[in-house]
Amino acid sequence: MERIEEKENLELKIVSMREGTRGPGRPGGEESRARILEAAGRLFADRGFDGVSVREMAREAKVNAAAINYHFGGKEALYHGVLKKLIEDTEPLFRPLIELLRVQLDEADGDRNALARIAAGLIRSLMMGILSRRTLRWQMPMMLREFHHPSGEFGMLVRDRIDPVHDAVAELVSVSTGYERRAPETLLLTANMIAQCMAFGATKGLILARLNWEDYTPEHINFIIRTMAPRMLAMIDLPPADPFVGGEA
Amino acid sequence: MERIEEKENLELKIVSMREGTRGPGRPGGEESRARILEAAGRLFADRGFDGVSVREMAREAKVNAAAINYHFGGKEALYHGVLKKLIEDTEPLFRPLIELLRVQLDEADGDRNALARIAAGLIRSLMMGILSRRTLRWQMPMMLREFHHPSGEFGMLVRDRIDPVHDAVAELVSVSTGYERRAPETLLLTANMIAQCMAFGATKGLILARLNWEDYTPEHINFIIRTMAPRMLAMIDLPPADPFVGGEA
DNA sequence: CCCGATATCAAACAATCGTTTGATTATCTC
DNA sequence: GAGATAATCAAACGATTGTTTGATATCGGG
Repeated sequence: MERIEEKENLELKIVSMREGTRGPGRPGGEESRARILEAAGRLFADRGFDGVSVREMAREAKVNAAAINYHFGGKEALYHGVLKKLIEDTEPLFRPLIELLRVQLDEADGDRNALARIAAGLIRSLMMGILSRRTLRWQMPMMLREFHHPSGEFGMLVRDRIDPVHDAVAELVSVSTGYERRAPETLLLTANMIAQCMAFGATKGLILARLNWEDYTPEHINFIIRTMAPRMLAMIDLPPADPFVGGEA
Repeated sequence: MERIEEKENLELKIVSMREGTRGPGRPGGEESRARILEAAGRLFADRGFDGVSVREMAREAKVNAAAINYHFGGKEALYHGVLKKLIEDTEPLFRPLIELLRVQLDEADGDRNALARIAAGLIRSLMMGILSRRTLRWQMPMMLREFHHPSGEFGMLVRDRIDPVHDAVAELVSVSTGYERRAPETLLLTANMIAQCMAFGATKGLILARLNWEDYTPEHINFIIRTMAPRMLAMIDLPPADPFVGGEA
C-alpha cells in the first residue's frame, strides 16, 4: 500500500535527497530492485507474462518471492516497471538516432542521393540495434512481444518510445515519397519500414530454419542489411546509396 | 428437480446430434472433439499456451474439463492437435494459391509485366487472407503467434504449411530478381515479402494506434494493399502492375 | 543504546492449475 | 435384454499460482 504512494512521489524523493543515499533502514533495496527488474525483463521477454512465475523471477534475481511484492506491489505492477525500465534503457539508442536523423534531413535539403545515404544509415542502425544481441539483450525481444501481443501497458510504450521514432522516420518517408507528413500513406509506409527492420528479429526462428543458419552471426546480420537495405530504399522512391550500402563492394 | 432438468437437457442433446454414428458406444465424441479444437484454437491464438486454462477451454467448448484429456491426452497434446487442424484448415487457402502461382509463372515465361501482375495478385490474396477476419478467424493469429514465439510444434508448421508457400514464392522472387532459386538472397527476400504481407496483421495494434483507426474495415484493407503492393513490387525489381494495383484508379 | 525505518525471509494463504479416478449414461452388437 | 464400448461428468488429486503475514535483520539518527 505504502509502496504505491511512494512510487507516485518518487520524483520528489529523488529531488529532495542526494543520489545514492536513502533514508534510514536496512540498505540493499535498490540493488535488489534492479536485480528483480533485470531478471523479470529477461524472463518476461522470453516467455511472456503468463509464462513466468513470480517465484522463478525471484529465484533468478536471488531474492525472496515476497520481495517482488514488497518492491513493486504485484506481478502486474512489476511488468509495468519492466516496461518503464525498457523505455529508459532504449533512450540512449533511439534518441541520438532521432536527433541525427533530424539534423541530416535538414542538411540534405531534398537532395535524393543524400536522402538515400541517410535512409541507408538509419536502416543499418535500426537493424544492428534490433538484431545484434550485444547492445540490448532482452529489451528488443520485449518490445517485439508487446508489438505482437499488446498488454495493458502498450499505450505507454507507444507514446513514450515508439511515437518519437515513428515521427522522425515519417519525416524521412514524407520527404522521400512526396506524401504529406501526416498522410495515411506516410504513416503506413513508415510503420512498414520499421516493421521490416524488426521483422528479421521477430521471425528469427523462421529465418534460421529457411536459411539453414545456426544463429545470427555478425556476418549474417551484415548480409541481411546489405541485401535488404537497397530494396527498402527503392520502396520509398530513393536511389541506391552508393558509398554506404553497395551491391558488391 | 435437478434430475428432471438434466433429463430435459439430455433429451434435447440427443435430438440435436443424430449423425456421424460409427462403431458401438455413446455417440457425440467427434462433435465434442471438434468443439474443443475450435475453442482451443480461438483461445490459444488469442492468449497463447500459458494464457488459457484447460477449464476455460472446456467451458467454451461446453464439455467437461476431463473431456479434453479424454479426447486429446493433455493440454500439450491439444495444442498439437490445434496446430494440425490449422494446417488442414489453411490448405484450401494456400494450395490453390500455390498452384495458381506455379501455372502463372510458367505462362509468364519471364515477361516482366506479366510477372508484376502475378506478384500483385499474390500480394493481394495473401493480405486479404491475413487481414480479413471472415476467411479464417483464429488460424492466422495462431500462425503469427507461432512465427513470433515458436513452440515445440513450430517445426511441423514450417514443414507442412510454411515451406510449400515459401518455395512457391521463392520461385517468383528468383525469376523477378535474377537470383538463384536457392540463393540466400532469394530466401531472405521471399521471407521478407511474406513477412510484409503478415506485418499489418501482426502489428495490428500499432497500426491502428498510429493511423488512428478503430479497426480494419474492408476500405482500410484495400487502402493498405493499394499503397503497399506497388512498392513491394519495386523491392523485387518489378515494374508497377498497371491494371491490377493502380495508383489512383 | 535504543528506536523508527527499510529490507529480507520463511511460512502460510486461498485460488487455480493440469490431470486422474470412478461412476454413470448412451448407443452399438448379439 | 445382456454385454461391450464409447463418452461424459462430478469430484478429488497433488502441485503450483500470486499474494499476505509476521518475525527478523540491518541500517541511521536520537
